[in-house]
Amino acid sequence: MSQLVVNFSGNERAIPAPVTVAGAIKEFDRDVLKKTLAAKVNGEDVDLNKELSATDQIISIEPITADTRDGLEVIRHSAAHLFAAALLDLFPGTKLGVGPALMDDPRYGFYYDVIAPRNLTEDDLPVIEKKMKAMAKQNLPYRREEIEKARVLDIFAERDEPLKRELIDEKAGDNASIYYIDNSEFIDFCLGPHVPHTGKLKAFKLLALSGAYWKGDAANQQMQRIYGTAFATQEELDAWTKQREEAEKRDHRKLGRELDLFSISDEFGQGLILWHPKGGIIRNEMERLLREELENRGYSFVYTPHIAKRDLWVTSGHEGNYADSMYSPTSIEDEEYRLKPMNCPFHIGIYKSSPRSYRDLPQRYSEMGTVYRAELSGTLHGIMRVRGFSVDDAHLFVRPDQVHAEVVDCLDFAIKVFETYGFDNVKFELSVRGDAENKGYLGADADWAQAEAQLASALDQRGISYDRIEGEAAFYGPKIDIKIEDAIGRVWQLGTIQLDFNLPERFELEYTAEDNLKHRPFMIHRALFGSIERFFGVLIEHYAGAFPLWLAPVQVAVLPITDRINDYALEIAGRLKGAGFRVETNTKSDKIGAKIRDAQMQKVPFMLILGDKELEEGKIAVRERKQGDIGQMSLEEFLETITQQKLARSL
RNA sequence: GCCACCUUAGCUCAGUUGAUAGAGCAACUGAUUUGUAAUCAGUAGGUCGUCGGUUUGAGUCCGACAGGUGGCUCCA
Repeated sequence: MSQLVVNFSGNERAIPAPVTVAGAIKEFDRDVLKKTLAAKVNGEDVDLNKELSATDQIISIEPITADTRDGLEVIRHSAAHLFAAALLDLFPGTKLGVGPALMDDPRYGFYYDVIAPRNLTEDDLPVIEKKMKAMAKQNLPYRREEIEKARVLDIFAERDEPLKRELIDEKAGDNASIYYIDNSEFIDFCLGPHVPHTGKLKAFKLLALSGAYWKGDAANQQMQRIYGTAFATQEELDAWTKQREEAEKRDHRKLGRELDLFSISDEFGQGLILWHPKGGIIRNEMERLLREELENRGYSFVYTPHIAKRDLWVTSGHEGNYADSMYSPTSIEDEEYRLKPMNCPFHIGIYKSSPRSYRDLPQRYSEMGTVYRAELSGTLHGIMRVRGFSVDDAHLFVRPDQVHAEVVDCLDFAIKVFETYGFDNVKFELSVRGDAENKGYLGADADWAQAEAQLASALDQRGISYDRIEGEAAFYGPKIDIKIEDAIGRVWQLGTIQLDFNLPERFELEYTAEDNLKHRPFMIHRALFGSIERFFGVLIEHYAGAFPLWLAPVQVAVLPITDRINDYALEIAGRLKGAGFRVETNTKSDKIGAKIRDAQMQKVPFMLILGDKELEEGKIAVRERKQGDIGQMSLEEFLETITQQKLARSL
């Protein structure tokens, strides 16, 4: 009898062959087999029902279990197939595109791009989901076959699946791996692995319907994409659903309205923000923090217009490369002007306004510069993606030998500011020029090498671990992107520190060096928030609207229990205002519970509850927004606490 | 811009098979003077997104457009 030797988690055993992977695992550990979905055999991902034939070599088998990331990926991928199978059953003639598992998108777990005989609507999703559940119950096996490419192409030609054929043609080798599910019309071109049968899929849900271009190219036809998610257990799916509801509660558009922070109205234009007084207070505090840091770090403050002559944008290259995102030109006295989509050319104008010596560098110009971009309507999203926004912009004009120190300072700046907001997890990505690729990179090789080395060494010096991404640099220079993780684990791309070999060249920037010759300065674009509107949106969601004291539009709510106390309340409020705090006094004739509820819903950090007792004793009763009642104290004591919190910008 | 869905009072939403608009909260007025998340009563508030069509009759059916939402492409 032939046999093979299997190494399973360090144990070796001879097993009669042929045997399936599942059969082999069973010889070692029946319990592990129960939660195993697929396996790695000699490092290769395979299905459990793959047959192993006799061999002299030792075969290593590692299980892929449901409780691992690899296992989840198998579940999600299999769920996408189950979806396709259900869809084919309900809508015969549906053409399939691609249907991958999504592992890094917190919103979804998989999708499938399809073209159904009629456009699917949201009402179809529950019907399809029901069919999926019915199929899951039947424990239908997923079967894999490797077939010669030409035959596979014939199969999909017969089934009239032109998109799949295109994929197979492009991706398959001599043989193509296909999957089918028993008792279903479904056949797919796919490497796997999958769960052994549909019964292993216990917790899945269809979520959303959208359009998606074939191969992600807007020039191609648009298909329908159905999003869903799947987990190993119902408990995990429930937890995910709960997390999703939590994110919805934090939606900046909802909170922006409830807390009266900003509004967007079609009357003024899509994607244009009206900052209300309370939003304005927060913005002002955000800018105050920035201003302090900019001053400390030797930046100067500049102000530039919102519009400039068209010729300027020709010189800068925006007319050539960016015109689609710019508002159309407007004319006065036969001269054309365009709204600015970026601030850089203006700062360059300031640099060029007089001759520069090497002693003058670095020049650091900062500006909260408002720019306008003609974004497609479908891309707009609340305050996060708009058509007019302000960039916390700065441009540094530096000598080559200064790049390193300037970048270190930029990194330091970013970390300090984001820490103040309570973002402890700041991620950095260094994007460099990929080798061998020709993306039309500008600038000399030596400059690139030097610039990339300086960015890397700046990151190293500041002790920052970062991801290095080859080939992601802009055509005009390498960059460091800054990303932060918010309170519920979502990652936001914000600022960037970007070297630019293009604009100094285009505008012929120079400075006179010690050798009395003209040299070209390096230019660094630097923004921490990217857009203050967007960052404000991130903050709203990060804090769930409960801004720390230093940012809160109303810092203290003074709540008298009866009308008798109103005068005392106004006196206390007056003293707080005198000390520089933002205070609202509620003298309505509501009960104290209602006043507290009001203040609580407005997420005011501190409430002062004032009744006869407080009036008599000349004290205040303090309620903190999260802790609740924290007892009586003197106004002086309270002032000391909040003054300290405010100055420290405590969270 | 493209695909799907949505649009009724400031906000959140009802409005059955077509018969001249309804609630809660908010606002305002009055009563109440209250001890840690909603006191009671009253008043006011809407060309049902816009335009057109079907119909004796449209918030309701059909069409176009606008805006919004979720995505795609793009992106701060």
